Amino acid sequence: MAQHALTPDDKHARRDAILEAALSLFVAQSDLPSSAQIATAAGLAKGTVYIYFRTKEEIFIALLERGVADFLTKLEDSIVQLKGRREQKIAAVLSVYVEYLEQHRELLRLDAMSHAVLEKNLETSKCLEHKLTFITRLQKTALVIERTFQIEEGRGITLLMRTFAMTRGLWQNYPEDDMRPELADAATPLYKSFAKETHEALIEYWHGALTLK
Amino acid sequence: MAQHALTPDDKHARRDAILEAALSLFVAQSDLPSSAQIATAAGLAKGTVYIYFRTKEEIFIALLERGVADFLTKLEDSIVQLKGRREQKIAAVLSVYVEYLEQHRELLRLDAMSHAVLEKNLETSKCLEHKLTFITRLQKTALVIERTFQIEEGRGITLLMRTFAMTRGLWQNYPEDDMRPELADAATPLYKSFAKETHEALIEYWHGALTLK
Amino acid sequence: MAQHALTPDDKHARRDAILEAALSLFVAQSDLPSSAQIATAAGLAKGTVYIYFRTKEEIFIALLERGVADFLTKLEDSIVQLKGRREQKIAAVLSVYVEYLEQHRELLRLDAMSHAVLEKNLETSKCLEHKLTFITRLQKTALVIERTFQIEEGRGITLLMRTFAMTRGLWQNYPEDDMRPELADAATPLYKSFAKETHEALIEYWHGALTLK
Amino acid sequence: MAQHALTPDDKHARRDAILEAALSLFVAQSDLPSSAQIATAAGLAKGTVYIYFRTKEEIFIALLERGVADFLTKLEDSIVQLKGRREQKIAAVLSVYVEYLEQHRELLRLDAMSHAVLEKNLETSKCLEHKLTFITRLQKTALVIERTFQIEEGRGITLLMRTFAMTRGLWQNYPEDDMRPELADAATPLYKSFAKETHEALIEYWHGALTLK
DNA sequence: TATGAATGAGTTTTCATTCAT
DNA sequence: AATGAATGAAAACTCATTCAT
Repeated sequence: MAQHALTPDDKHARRDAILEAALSLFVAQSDLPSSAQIATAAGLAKGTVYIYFRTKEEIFIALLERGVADFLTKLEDSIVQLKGRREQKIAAVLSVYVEYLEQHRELLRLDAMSHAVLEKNLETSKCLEHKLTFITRLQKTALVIERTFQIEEGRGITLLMRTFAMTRGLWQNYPEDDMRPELADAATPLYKSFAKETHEALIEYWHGALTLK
Repeated sequence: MAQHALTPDDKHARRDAILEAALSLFVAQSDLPSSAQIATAAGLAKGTVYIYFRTKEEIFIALLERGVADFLTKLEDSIVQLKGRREQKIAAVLSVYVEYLEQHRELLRLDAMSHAVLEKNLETSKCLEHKLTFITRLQKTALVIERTFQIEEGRGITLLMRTFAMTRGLWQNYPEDDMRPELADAATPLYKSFAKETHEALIEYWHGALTLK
Repeated sequence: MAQHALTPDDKHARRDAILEAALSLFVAQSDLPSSAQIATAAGLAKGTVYIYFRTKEEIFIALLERGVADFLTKLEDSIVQLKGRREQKIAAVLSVYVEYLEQHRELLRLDAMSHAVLEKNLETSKCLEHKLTFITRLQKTALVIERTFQIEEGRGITLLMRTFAMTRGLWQNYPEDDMRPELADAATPLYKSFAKETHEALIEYWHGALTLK
Repeated sequence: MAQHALTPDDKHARRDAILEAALSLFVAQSDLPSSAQIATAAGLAKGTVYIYFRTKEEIFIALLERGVADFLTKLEDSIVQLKGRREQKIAAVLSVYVEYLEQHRELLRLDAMSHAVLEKNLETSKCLEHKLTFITRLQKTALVIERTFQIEEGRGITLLMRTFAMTRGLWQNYPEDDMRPELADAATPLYKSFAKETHEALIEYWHGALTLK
């Protein structure tokens, strides 16, 4: 029997252990791990997982939020260090953006899952909360962007949301790269690789968005 | 017992009846109808459905292909009638584009499903076939676009694919408009409506794509 | 469309074609062929098969009866040619018996099927008829045996039935020789091969049956 | 909700309860009970059954093993108490043997099922394990027999296996006594009853097997 | 007779979640 | 808090047989 987690810190650590277990399983396999798998991987009993998360979906939503937060933080960090002219800065930030996603394919998979599967089984309130959390976090990054690229107030969040939309939409042409290579190949003649395609598309989009008055 | 469909025409009609049944159920409910539901709605026995489609997934893939074909045809029809300057023509075609999707929300839901659920249960070969069919059909529209907007050869398909990507990506912020209105509202403060948001985003994207040399 | 079988001879030939098709499929695969398979293999439509046989089971019962008749005929033929002392004649007839079965493994598989599966789905009257047919045919062979081995009247049929019983019972230790070799191997240490084991066991049994007054 | 079985003893009891439920259903009806039936009869939910057995087939294999073990134990017990001359002892042990089976017809039905149905749906490894368990258990009885009847070492197991084979083979002429009396009657003129027929046949066989050097 | 479209019965197993301990 | 036993909903597909043509 795992030790009782009595202090808040202990509890937090246990929650994290569950998240880590879920993440590594998710990365390793093509479908959502079962709650039993997660429990085992976290060294806990099934029931214990449900003390820390109300549903399996919440685990993955939490994972997604953690992932997004990390992503945006890294993005902000890189943005504030940008040098050069606007075009160069844009190309640079989009490179960082795409590279991060390339390194963290699970993030886009999680995002896709979150729309397709998770939200279906998630109570509406939790769903709203998640969306709100997301938007709120995004605002911060939007601010950084607005400042860096001298975009008018309120446009940053739109730009970001649409950037994500494009990314997500393109991703769905490549979702199974790892899992079913044959399918990935089917797309190749047209769109090279996810990273390259996305970078190009976003360059176009940002160009348009920042040019159009 | 339903009448035997002996001639090829009869068979085609029966196949269509199944598709219609599946579609109307899909429109009416938030998840994929069961094969039993489809059969009943089509006035057939369960087994009969499997004479016309090998798996349930194939039904929905067929529905998606039919929907996309219709969409692209309408789009082409409207494009060839465009008048005016390039900017005006772009705005006009995107209006048609967005309006069609607004009227056929099931199309985007089907598309989302096709990535999330259908492909998972579809044999790889059928999946490839579907992707190929899609690309091939798209090429035709791409050609029309290239001609109308005087875009260099080969760029039309890319433009279209990215346009779809953006649309799909934005859609996933609104997927349940009909089903869970509360969730739709959560987004409202930021992005008005799917139609408006998509139109704007695509105007930006096309502007960028066609401006950037 | 296959030619209409109008004359009794034609009909008989068609019936035979179905049996042949069923047999060769049965030999080639580990489970009972489906009626669709049989129809196709016989070059007929599904419905046509049901003109000649009321159920799929009847096909295999007919096959079994045909097989048994052939088997017993061959056996009788060999018996009447036996020479030598009783022990030698017994050993010889049992050799023929076992060798035939070794060459026609489908016969024992059919027999096993007939008990396990066929009779379950066969109407009682057909079942009785089959049993009666079997017994009747057996009587004839029994007579030959009684004469050849100078066994008292009425004992031949019992001897035969018990001989079959032993064979059938031993067979069930080897039913999948062809299909699942691993399982066959499991038995090897104890009972060599079906043929050898059966021959030995039957020598013992006949010895006992003919010795005991 | 059924009480949680926490201790190993409780768990064992629950497993047994499932076996008992399965057995009484099997005795009462002509085909294998569904897993739902078993669960209900055991006062459990469907899912619970699958905690104790991985597949439905395993339940019946377990039942068969339990039945065989009990059978052989009883048989050994009676053997060691035999008195008298060899012939008398043989007749006596075969009487016990046949009577037991007469009282436990489900055992032969289970055996028949195990060949016909269970093994088909059982993974090969489980199948092998079952065969091994059976042989191993049999060896013990074989030893007792070898000692009692002064049979040379190694012959006991063969004798037993052939005895079973004969029994099984004869049984298949009577499998449905309880279920379809008409069919049982068909055989009557020839072989009296299963018990009588089997006893006689085995007397003959044992006589032969023990006489023949 | 021949066809082949139409029928519909039939069932195991998984797994998220709960709850007794 | 931790455990893990108990729960029970949920659904695609096959295939023997029938019947309209």
